[in-house]
Amino acid sequence: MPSMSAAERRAQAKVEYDAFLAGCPSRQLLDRISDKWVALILAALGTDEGEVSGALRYSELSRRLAGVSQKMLTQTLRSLERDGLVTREVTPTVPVTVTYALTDLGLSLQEMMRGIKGWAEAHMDDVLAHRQEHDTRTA
Amino acid sequence: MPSMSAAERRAQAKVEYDAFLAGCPSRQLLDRISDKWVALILAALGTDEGEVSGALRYSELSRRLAGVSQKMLTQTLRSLERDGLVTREVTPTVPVTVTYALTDLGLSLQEMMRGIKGWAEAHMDDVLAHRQEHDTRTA
DNA sequence: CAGGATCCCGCTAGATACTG
DNA sequence: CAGTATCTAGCGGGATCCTG
Repeated sequence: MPSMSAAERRAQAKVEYDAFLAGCPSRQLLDRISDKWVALILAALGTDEGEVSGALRYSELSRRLAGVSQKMLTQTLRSLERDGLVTREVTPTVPVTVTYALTDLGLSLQEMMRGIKGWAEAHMDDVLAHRQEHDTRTA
Repeated sequence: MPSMSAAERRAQAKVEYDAFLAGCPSRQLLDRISDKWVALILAALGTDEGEVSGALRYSELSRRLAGVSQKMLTQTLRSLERDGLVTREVTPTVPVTVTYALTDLGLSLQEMMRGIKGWAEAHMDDVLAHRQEHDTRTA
């Protein structure tokens, strides 16, 4: 369908999309992926040490993302699937088996999401220290 | 593949925090920074091409982040300041001048946030295409 | 100019119950 | 197992008005 190369599309996209603009579609996309569950799901999927495929079953995902409700997990997964970031594969065993995996697109975002998650964990102490200092100073 | 990535080394160094756990402080921190306004504010602050200091005034920020309400902008800035990601400097001119700038901590996060924002803009077309294909297939 | 304070609506997350 | 359906409470977030 597109008679344009990927590079050309990217070049066009650079001028067409700007998340600083309220009406821009990329603003909505940014809003979608700026979600803790998105970050955690993407971080959980994909290959960890030792694993070959990063595919996970629904129950396994809900176990890893401690505290997520079924609703939010399903909802987030559906939206990620719709946006082409994850694939949903149903194996008609009984009971049914559903596995989720990252697409190439999802994989490209996963790296950043793991970076964010890693940042939060790595700088937690700094942030905690800043908060205490800030709170006592303004107390 | 390198024997150990930077993320893996960080994870090893800080085993105490794990955002996958519901009660972990880093989960709350992840939730905080997983916010579209945080992403946009951090992306807006910091040096652009040509600029020396990335400091911005309140009004300039609200102009760049089209569609943000005063409440959310102030609220987000306060929380970022409390967490030590931005500094708030009041110059007692009349009328008063308030400028916001990134701390070193904020700067380290900014790079990732710009990455996320850039990703959203760069892959908008892919996502849009996936959505259409998905919607027509499930129609 | 850079907010603080207040009111209030919407929607979304969470809990619960049910199903193929 | 992997969801769907429904209901509700809570709060995120916008609109508005006010101030140093």
